[in-house]
Order: sequence, then C-alpha cells, then structure tokens
Amino acid sequence: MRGSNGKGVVRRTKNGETVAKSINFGPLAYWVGFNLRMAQEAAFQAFSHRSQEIGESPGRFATLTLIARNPGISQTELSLANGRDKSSLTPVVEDLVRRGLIERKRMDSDRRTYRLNLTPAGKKTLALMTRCARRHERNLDRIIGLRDRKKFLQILKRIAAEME
Amino acid sequence: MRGSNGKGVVRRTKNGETVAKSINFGPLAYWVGFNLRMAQEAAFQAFSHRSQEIGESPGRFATLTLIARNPGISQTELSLANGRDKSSLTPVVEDLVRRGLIERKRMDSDRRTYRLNLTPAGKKTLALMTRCARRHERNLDRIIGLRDRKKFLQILKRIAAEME
DNA sequence: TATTGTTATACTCTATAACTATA
DNA sequence: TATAGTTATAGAGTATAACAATA
Repeated sequence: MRGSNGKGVVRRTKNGETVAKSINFGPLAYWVGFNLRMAQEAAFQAFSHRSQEIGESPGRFATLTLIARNPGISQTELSLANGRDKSSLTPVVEDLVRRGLIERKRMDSDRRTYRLNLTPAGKKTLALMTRCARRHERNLDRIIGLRDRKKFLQILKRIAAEME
Repeated sequence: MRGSNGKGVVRRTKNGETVAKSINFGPLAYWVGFNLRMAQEAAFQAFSHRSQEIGESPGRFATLTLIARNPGISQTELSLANGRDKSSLTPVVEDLVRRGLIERKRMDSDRRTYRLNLTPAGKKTLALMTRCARRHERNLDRIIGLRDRKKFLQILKRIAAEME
C-alpha cells in the first residue's frame, strides 16, 4: 500500500513539500477482504524487491521449492499444486531450463510426461532465495508478533481452503 | 487456491475419476508470505465471482466506494488513496463515466483538476456491490470466527502499513 | 517550473481453445 | 477417446515516460 495508511494519504511533491489529505475509506477500512488484499500487496512487493536483488521473482521461488520437495514432479502436477493452468507453466519451465536451474526428462513409462528436477545450479539459486525468504519472514514475524503468528497462519490456511 | 489444500492435490479427470497425489510444500506450508498470497487469491476470486453476477469487478468496487465517501475527490487523490499510479486510473474513470456511474466536473479554482462524484446510477450500483461485499464478509467471518476477527484485521493493517 | 490528467507503450501474469504426440 | 504439454491469443491490471493544458 503505497501512499496510504488507511486513514489518510500523504503526498510528496517534487520540491519536498508534504501535503496530507485525509481520505475516508468507509467500510473498506474494516472489511477483511480489502485489508487482506492491501496486506498481501505490501508483503508481495517487499518480497519482490528482495528477490530482485538475486535476479529472481516470487513465482520462481514457489516453483523451485515445489520441484525441490517433489523431485520428478510433472508439469501438470506442478500446475495443480500451485493452482494455475498448465499452459501458464510452459513459459516458466522454459525459462528455468534455459537458465540451467531445472532439467526435464521424458518418462519411460509414459512418453507424454516430463519429470522435473533441480540442477546443482538450481539448488544453489533456491538456497539463496530461501535465505531471502527467511529474512522476509522474520520481518513479517516482527510485525505480527510471535504470540499471534500461529493463529494468524491457521486462519490464512482456512481461508485458502474453505473459501467458496 | 484451486485444486490444492496445502497437503495434497486432488485432480479430477474428464470421466469423473478422482486422482489424489500428495504434494510436499516444504517451508511454503508454514511461511506467512506464501499463505497470505494463497488466502488473498482464494478470497479475491470468490469476490470476483460474486461481483461478476452484477457485472462489476472488485477494483471498480473500491473506486466507487472511495468516490462515494469522498465526494469531489480528484483523480490524483484517488490514485494515491488506493496506491496506484494516476495513469492507471484514466481508463477506469473513462469506463465509469461512459457507463454513467460517475461524473466529472472541472474545478473552477484549478482548471487542471476534475472533481469526481457518483451519479444516481452509480449510487445504485454501489449499493448492489456493497450488499454483495457484505455477503462475502459474512462468509469470511464464518471462516475466521468472530472471536479472532478483530485481531486478524489489526494484523493485516499492520502488515500493509509497516512492511518494508 | 510544477502539477493534473492523458497518451503511447510495454510488461507480468493469467486463462481458454486448439493443436501434437502419445496413451 | 483421453491426457501431457505447447502454441496462439487475449485480457486484466499495472507502470514509466513524454506530453498538453493549466498553474
């Protein structure tokens, strides 16, 4: 959430002036849906910036982690695992192969299917991104507070699982 | 989160079969960042579907609410309020004017600026969307539980405000 | 010179449908 | 016929930079 804090807007002009104008957010202020989106955008953007420092994107991180944890996973399984259509995965896999982070092997038992695995370079990159993610998580933990973290996570999982 | 529940993937084939394959999410399972994204996507998509029934998108809803609550707001103020660049707002405002939901008036004191206001039709549409959002919120409340709602909302607001 | 809003343009991420090759 | 993965294509949603009108 850039430039907004839920109560007002702070605007900075080019010559360094600061102009504050109070904005009424109405019901948006107390609705979970809106605040969930704002929180996610802020967190996602922060993680994006960290990832950029090592030349990767948040999406690549999830993909590499899933391949690392499920060696030999197929593209269809992978696309189901993160809830995207398999066609969306094609350019991602292509990019990761091109940059030598993963390798694809045809299955012998079913030659339509590819098995995906990390290369040593992919493992190295994943390790870098994982450190990056841990710093990000520490930052989130600081904001959330350790006492409430478990409950907060539980609720997020329930929303993802039970939303109609 | 389609097809995934954080532990496994359930896949339905065309002839009605169900194939379950267990997926290891590794650290993604307990990281707040990832689960925040999954929760937001699930909630956003559910709200999208509800909105579509009345022919609007979630983004239009926030825009209309901000105009309703801040009559005469300018486009720059509006774009700052929801953290987007003003150029992103141009096609949105254009669309809302074209469909007769808002009106623009040049300010007399500064003729570069437009004041935005809802038309009666815009108020009617916003009322519809607000009912739609309340149903969505009730669904979220059911999942979160009333006892934890306040705390959960506080944490979301802190993340949006304090994320680096 | 600075600001408001527009335009031109491009990028990311995603989906649908039609395709191929295999089964 | 059905499935794995690819291609072509399109649609949201967003950003940056340059611009005209106005201040």
